[in-house]
Amino acid sequence: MQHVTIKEIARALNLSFSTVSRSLNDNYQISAKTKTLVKDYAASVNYIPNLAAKALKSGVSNSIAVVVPFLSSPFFIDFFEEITMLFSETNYNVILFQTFNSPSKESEALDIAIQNRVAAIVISPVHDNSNCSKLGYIQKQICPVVIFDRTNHQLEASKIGVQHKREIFIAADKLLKQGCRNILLVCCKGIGDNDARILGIKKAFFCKEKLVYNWSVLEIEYSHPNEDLKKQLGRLLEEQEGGRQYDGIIATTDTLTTKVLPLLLTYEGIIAEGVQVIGFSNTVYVRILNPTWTIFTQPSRQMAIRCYETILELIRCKKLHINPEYNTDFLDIIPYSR
Amino acid sequence: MQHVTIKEIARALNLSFSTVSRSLNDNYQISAKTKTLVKDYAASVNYIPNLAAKALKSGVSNSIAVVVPFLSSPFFIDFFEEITMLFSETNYNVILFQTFNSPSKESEALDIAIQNRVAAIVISPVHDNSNCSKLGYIQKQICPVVIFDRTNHQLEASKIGVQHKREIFIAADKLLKQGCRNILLVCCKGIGDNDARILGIKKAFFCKEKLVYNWSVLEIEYSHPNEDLKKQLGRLLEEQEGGRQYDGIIATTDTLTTKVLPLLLTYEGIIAEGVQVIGFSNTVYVRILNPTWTIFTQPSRQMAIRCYETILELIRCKKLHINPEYNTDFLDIIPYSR
DNA sequence: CTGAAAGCGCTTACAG
DNA sequence: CTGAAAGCGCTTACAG
Repeated sequence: MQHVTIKEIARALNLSFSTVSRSLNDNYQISAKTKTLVKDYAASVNYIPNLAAKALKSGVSNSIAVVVPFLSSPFFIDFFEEITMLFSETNYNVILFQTFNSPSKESEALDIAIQNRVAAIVISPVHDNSNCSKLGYIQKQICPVVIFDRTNHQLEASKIGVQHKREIFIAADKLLKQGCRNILLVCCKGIGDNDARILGIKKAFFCKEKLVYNWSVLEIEYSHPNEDLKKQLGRLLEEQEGGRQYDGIIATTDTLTTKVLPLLLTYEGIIAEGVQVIGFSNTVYVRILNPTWTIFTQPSRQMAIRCYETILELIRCKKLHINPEYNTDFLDIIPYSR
Repeated sequence: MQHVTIKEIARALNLSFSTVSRSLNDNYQISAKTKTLVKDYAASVNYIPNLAAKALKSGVSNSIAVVVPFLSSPFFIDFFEEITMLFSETNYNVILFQTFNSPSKESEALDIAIQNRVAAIVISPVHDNSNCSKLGYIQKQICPVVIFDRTNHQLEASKIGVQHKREIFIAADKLLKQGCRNILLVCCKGIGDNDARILGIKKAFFCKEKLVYNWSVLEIEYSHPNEDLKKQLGRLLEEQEGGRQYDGIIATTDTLTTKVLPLLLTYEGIIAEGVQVIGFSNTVYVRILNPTWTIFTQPSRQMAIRCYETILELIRCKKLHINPEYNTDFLDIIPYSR
């Protein structure tokens, strides 16, 4: 049970703790000879530094909190995977929190993160002002905060995301150029950001003749998508005067693309034959299984990289007591990519 | 930046640190009056305990390490979600490590876990003796270890899993009773445990006449399932004398069920019309999208519950210096369930 | 029921 | 280049 400590190493090598500690931390003041002596000996006795002591002494742990709504989406999994790998190379470790879109869960997660004296927090918030004042307090008093994905959050902070208006404009525009006349935009209900998406499709239809071109929005409840879809079919039918069918569909999230779309496409009454589909998805297999679909991919890993870089920079600023600048970075979606 | 400490609370209330500390920890020696006084004041000044100090003092942190091969499978996500929720209620927090099936990544993860003085480790190991001696050392010298899912690991420890032989027997037997004659067992290559699965299907076919009944195994490489599937088609065709086609398929993992199966079913040359499918999957939507399939679900959440209980028990034993008993618990799969 | 004191394992100014 | 000493914030025997 007993762990080897710096004290014991010092005693064995007839050095002071200070020297041992400095050697292990590669302090520039120590001679190369002493360093290797200490390091070799430490390795030979299987010395394992006590991070709790380090954290207590320095006031910050080597942990980074990553707070996401849920993990059951490849977007967040990819993001988490990537950022974990990046931080592990810098000797940080990542503590993951899921909020399940509940502000109170989010608040708890932040509390625990603080208790653990995390070095920074990366968060995709529940909604656009969830825990805004707490996050502000943390950012000012405790540790850097970076907001990703849901950049519409009201906190003034460093943010990394994509422009939903722009991405939906691109998708809708592409469908129009491919000849679609009647496009259905499938969104997830209550997740926010839909306003921006709707602006995107509006823009694509700007100046298009109303009698010929048409678009609708379908907002699906994630908790029971199947039932919700059925419930809204009637409305969708009504909206299509003269039995017109949708000849273009845009599914805005991974869940909608992989799970709701296959079902939606079975409703032949409202879906035209040869319908053209653009789905946002980070699932590799979607393309293979549905070769006719166009897949737009969220740049989850690029977002992780930018978050990582931003956090390191903010931590550096904090150490040097420099006031950081808060920027919002928008990354491009990846069209047609794997 | 300054956090409120016990010392400051003590000074403000004119008490000793000891009393404050004990009050916050609900020590039985302290009067109810003092406790509420302290707790209320602590809350009012937004006191946040420093877990690093606690961990240093006690030698153990409040973290539990969960080590899994990868997260991109609903089985592990469900498990992780459940166990995180359970532990958060006991004021533990979970640090997640992904090994990506690499023994050296696994070894690193264990090292970091130890550095963080985790209270326990829950692991689904890379293969049946990956990091066996390190895990043994940890278990003996450092903290409790529980192995889940891949219970064929050689370490003598508490294990929680399912019996692959039995689950495949049940699946194959069901298909046979439904009239299937020619069953294909689709496994994932190199993940281990396939031996047990093959014993299961063998048992189901025991005493069945060879000229009438037939089974084959298809092992798919996860890294490029599509190509691998195509490569093996020739062999599958050959194995079916006289142009016989598979009328029953068992997909043994979630990835195979949700991602490989739809592709496999498109090869009409080898798949009989009206083929009966049993897929193992923790993805809720599979059933909705493929109503004719039978879905067997791994008891991921039950496994999380058992792991949680086992860990608490092992931690309790360790505190009391009792030698724990190591048992292996096998849970039943959930047939036909959501 | 409360307090004074030691110590967990480390880092880091300060001194030489 | 190395050492002696203080202290990070907490818990817990020991004493009363």
